[in-house]
Amino acid sequence: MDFAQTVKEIRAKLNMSQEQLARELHVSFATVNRWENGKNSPNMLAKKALYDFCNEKGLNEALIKHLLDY
Amino acid sequence: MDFAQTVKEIRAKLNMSQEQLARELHVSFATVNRWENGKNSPNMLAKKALYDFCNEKGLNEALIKHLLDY
DNA sequence: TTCATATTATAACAAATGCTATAATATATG
DNA sequence: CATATATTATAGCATTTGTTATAATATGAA
Repeated sequence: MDFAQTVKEIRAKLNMSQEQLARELHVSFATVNRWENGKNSPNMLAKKALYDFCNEKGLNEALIKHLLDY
Repeated sequence: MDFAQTVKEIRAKLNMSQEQLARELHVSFATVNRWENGKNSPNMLAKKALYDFCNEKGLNEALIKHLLDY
């Protein structure tokens, strides 16, 4: 699964809006939106933040396993 | 104290090189170097990452109190 | 001191981010 | 259905970041 789909999945599982996820990750809404629409890929810090966030939320290990690779 | 000085202080207290700090924060060496030389200010995620990092390391509350404001 | 090594400073460029505004789409409520 | 509200998509622009390379400075060992 590509990064855009991964973010959509995470957000769907947690039933959050792009804006909510952005706030929790300490990034802007535009950033999350561009991730999901394949415009941008996360930088190093964003990868780590999303990875940690998913762990905190107890998400599927399968879903987050490759998060640090994008 | 401005952000550049704050980063230098943090690094001095922990006796780390710019490269070591960069690795721990999941940012590049260039990013930390530019912070300390006043070329850039941290983005939202970087502020949060540095703040969390300082807490983990048990640094002075006084030193990190304003980290999220830059 | 001399020399090798490590650390720091700086630059250029592409890519990602933050901000703002606007349009398109979805959702809910009357 | 109609319409207000929320969510998502997109764009432009300034700033920050990542990468790479190079120079300057500091540190330590012979």
